[in-house]
Amino acid sequence: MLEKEYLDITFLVNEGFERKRCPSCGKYFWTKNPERQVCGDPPCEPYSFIGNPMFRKKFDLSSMREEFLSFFEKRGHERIDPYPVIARWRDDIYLTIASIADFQPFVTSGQVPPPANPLVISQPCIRLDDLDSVGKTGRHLTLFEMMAHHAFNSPEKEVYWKNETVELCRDFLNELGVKDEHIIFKEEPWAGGGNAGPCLETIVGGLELATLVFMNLEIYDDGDIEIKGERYRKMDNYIVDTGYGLERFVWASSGSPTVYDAIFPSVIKEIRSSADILTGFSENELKRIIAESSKLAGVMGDLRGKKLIQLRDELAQRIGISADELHNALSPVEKIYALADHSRCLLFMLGDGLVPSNSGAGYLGRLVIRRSLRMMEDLQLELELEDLVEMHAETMKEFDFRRKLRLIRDMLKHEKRRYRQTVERGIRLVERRLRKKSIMSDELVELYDSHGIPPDLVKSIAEKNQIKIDMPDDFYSLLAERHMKAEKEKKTIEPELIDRFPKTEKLYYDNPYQKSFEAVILGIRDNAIILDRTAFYPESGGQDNDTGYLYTQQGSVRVTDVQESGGIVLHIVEDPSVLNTGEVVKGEIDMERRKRHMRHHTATHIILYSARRVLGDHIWQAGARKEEDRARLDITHYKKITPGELRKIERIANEIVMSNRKVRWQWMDRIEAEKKFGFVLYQGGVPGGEKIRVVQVGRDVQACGGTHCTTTGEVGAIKILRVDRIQDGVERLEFSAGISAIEQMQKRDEILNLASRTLRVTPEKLPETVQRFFEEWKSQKKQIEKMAEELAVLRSREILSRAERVGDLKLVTEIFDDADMEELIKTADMLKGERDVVAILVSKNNLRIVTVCGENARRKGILARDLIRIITGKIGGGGGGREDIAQGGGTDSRLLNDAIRTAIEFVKGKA
RNA sequence: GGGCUCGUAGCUCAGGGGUAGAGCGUCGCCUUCGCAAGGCGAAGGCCGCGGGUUCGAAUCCCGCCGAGUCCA
Repeated sequence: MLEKEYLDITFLVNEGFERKRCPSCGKYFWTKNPERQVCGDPPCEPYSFIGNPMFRKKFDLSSMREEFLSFFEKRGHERIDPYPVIARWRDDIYLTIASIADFQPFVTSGQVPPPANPLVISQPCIRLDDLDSVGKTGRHLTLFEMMAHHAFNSPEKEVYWKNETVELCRDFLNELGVKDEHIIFKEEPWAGGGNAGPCLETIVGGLELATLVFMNLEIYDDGDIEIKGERYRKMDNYIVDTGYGLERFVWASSGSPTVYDAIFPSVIKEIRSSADILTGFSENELKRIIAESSKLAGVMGDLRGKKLIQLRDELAQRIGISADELHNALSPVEKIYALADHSRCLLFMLGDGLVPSNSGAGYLGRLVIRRSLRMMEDLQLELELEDLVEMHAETMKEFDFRRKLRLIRDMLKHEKRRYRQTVERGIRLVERRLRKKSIMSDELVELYDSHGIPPDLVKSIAEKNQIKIDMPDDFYSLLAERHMKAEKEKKTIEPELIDRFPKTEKLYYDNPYQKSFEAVILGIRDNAIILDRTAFYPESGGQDNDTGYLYTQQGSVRVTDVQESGGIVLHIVEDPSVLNTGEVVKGEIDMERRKRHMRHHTATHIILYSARRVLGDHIWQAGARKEEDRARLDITHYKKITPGELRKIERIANEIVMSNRKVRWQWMDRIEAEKKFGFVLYQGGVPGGEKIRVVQVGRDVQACGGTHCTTTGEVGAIKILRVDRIQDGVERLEFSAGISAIEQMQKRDEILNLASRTLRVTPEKLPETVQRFFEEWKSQKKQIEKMAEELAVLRSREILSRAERVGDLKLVTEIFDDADMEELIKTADMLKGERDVVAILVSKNNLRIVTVCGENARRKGILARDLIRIITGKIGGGGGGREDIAQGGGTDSRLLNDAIRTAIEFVKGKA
C-alpha cells in the first residue's frame, strides 16, 4: 500500500536512479550504479567506509553540525535552537528521542503552528533501548544529535514534499563529496509516536546516514493501512521528518574503526591513558581488530546476550586467535568507548536538570550513572566520573553546560556515595548467603531485582570465597518473567461525552472572583449536570474542585463535586431531580473555599520559585495538590532539604507575598510562549491545545489553568508545615497559606500547649523535659526489672521451702493474685535448676500459668510442656514451651482448681 | 506508575509463636614498667509505628512510616 508512495518521486527517476529489489533482503532500493545488486544496507552488505573515508574532508562534531545547518539555512530553512533532552513538554515520554519529538503532538497534528516552516535543527536525543550494545557495536550511542530539516504541509499550504526532500539530501551529500553512484535510497516503512509513513533510508558505504520520513499517516483503529501491527489512516497534514545522524556523518568523514573514535577522540585518549589496560596486542593490531569488530557488528544488528558471543567467536576465527584472547583484548576497549558515551549522555541529562532517582525519569539517569561507575571500577580509572563529564562539557561548547557543572559534580558525587553503599551492602548480603549455601539462579535474579547486585558481582564475590556459581544464560528472561507476572490490566476508558455536548465555557479563567453566574442546563447524566457555561472550577492541575449551589425557580441543589472530561465540566449534585434540561439556573460558588484554593495555588507558584532560588535550577515541580486547608508541592532535588534551606525558602516566599506583586495571566500562542519563557512553563504538567494560559507570579512563569489571587499580597502568610521524601530525588513540601496558615500555626500551638500542660512545663522546656522523662522511664524500667529478678529469687526460695514431697520430687503450686508473665517466668527460671522440682505458678487475675520441671522430674517423663497443656486445656486456653519451662493461659478461671488438681494427679502418677 | 527486599544493641547481623542473642565497638577489672595482644566482667534494646489473630507476637496477618532495589 505504501509502495506506490515511492513511485511518484520523479526526482529519482529524472536523475537516473533505478529502483531495484535486493535479492538478499527482498526490499526495494534506488541506485544510480548499474552494477549494484544488493541494497547496501547491513546485513546485505558490510561497511566499506572504515579506513576509507567517504567525504572530501574530515569533520568534527562542530564543523559537521554547522555544515548541515548552514546548508539548509541557505536553502530557505530557519535555524531552530535545540530542545532539552528531557522532554518536559511531553507527558508520554521522558526523553527526547528524535527531532520530531519536539513538535509532537500539537504541531504534527496541526493544532499549533510550527516555530518555523521549513526549519532545520540539530537535536540532541537520548535512547537507552540499546544500552547493552553501546561500546560493542562501534556505532551505538546513548546520546546522539539528530540533524533534521522539517517541513509541515497542510491542505492549505504545501512547503515541499518528497521530491525536494530527496533532492536536498542528495545535494548535501554531493557537497560533502559523495557521488550519486555511491548513494542508495532504500524503501522502508516507518512508524512511531502515533504517526507513520513511507520512508527512504539514505545509505552510503554501507552506513545508514539519514532517514527521510514522509509522515502522512496517523494511528486510527479502523484505518485501512497496516504497519508493524498497527492500523493507520491518511492525515490531512503531511510532514517531512528527516533525521541525519550527526555522529554518523562525522564517523563517515573520518573512517575510524568506531564512531566513538571519530566523535570524542580526546575523551577516549584521556580515559585510555588513565586506565590500566593490557590487551596483549599492539596499537595497530588492536585498531584492526576493533575495525573488524565494528564491521561485523554492523551486519549483525543489535548485540544482546548470545549474539555477542556469536560475534566474538566469528571474529576470533576471522583474525585467527582464541575467543578468550579476543575478549580480553576487546572488553576493556569497549568499556572505554561505552564510558566515553555514557558520560556525554550524563552531561546532557544532568545538565538539563534531571535528578537521579529510583523511579521515573530520574531512574534512567541513575541507570547510566551506575553502569558508568561499574565500568570505571573494571578499568580501575584514576579519573572520576565528574571529570569525564566535565571533559565533554569543555568539548561541547555549543551547549552551555559550564555554569551547571558545579551542580552536576555535586549530584554525581552523591550518586557515587549511594552506589558505593549499595555495593557494600550487596557484598555483605552475598557473603552472608554464601556462608549458608551456594547461590541458585533464581536467587541471582532476586539479588539483582531486589538489591541491585549484578550477577557478575555475585560471581566474583563467590570466587573470592572459592565457590563456583553457574551463570544462567537466561538471566534476563528470568528477570523479565518476574516482572511479567506483576503486569496488570489497563483500566478501561470511560465513554466520552465529547461528541454529545459542546465544551463548557469557563468563566473562572478571566475572573476568579466571580461568585455567581447564570447558565443553561444542557444535559443531566445521573447526578452530573452539564451547563453551557460555568464558574465552578473542576478538579484539575492539582487544585481541588469548587462546591456551591445551583438555584432554579423550584429550589436549589448542592454541588458537591466538579469534574472535567474532555473540556466538558460535570457538576455533581446531591439531588438532580429538581433540575431539568433546558432550564436556566443560577450557580453560586462557595467563595470561602475557592479563595483558599486560590491562595494555595498562588502560594504553590511562589514556593516553587523560592525553592528554585534556594536550591538550584534542577528544581522542577514533580506534582502538586491544593486543598482547602493545605497544599503540597513535590519538587525534584537530589539530597535532603536541610532545616536551614527550608527556613530560607519560607522566608523568600513570604517576602514575595509582602512585596505584593501583581499576578498576571494571559492566553498565549503555545510556541510563542515556549520561545519566550522556555520549558519551565510546563512545571505543572503539559496542557493541551493551541493556546495556553500563562500565569506569571512575580518572576515565576507557568502554563496553568488554575485560579489565582490577583496580587501576591492576597496570599497572606505562607507556612511550610513539613518536608517528606516521597522517593529518591523527590521532596514533598507541605504548606498552608492565608487563614489556613494561621489555623495550622494555632493547631501546632495547641498541641504544644497540651503536651507541656501535661508535663507542667512551658513549651520552651518541652524538648529537654521529654528527654529527661524518657531517660527516667528507661532507667526505672530497668530498675523494676532488676527488682523483679530479686523478687523472683526470694520467691523461689520461699516456694521451695513449702514444697510437697511426692516420691523423690518436690511438688509445689503457687497462686499469685496478679503477676505478669515476666514475673512468673523469672521465678520459674530460678526454680528450674532444682533437680527435683515440679512447680505450677499461676496468676489468678489474668490467668497466666507457668510450669517448671527439674531434671529429675523430666527424667521421669514429667515435662513442663505436657503439664501446661493439661492445665490450660481445661480452662479454655492453650500453652506450650520447653521441657523445663512452659507457659500458657486460659479464659475460664472457674475451672482453674479442677485443672490444677488434674495436673497434680498426673505428676503423682508419674512420680 | 508497578513489582520485590529489608527495618532487632552504637555498627554488622542471627533468631522467625513460648525468658531477646552473637561478633565488632564502648566501659571496668586482671596480666604488664608501658604498649600491642589476651583473659574476666559490665553497661547498652518501645525487636520502626499502629491495629488484628492467639492463652501468649520481635516472630503470623493487615495498614502506615522509613530504607534499598529493579522495571516502565
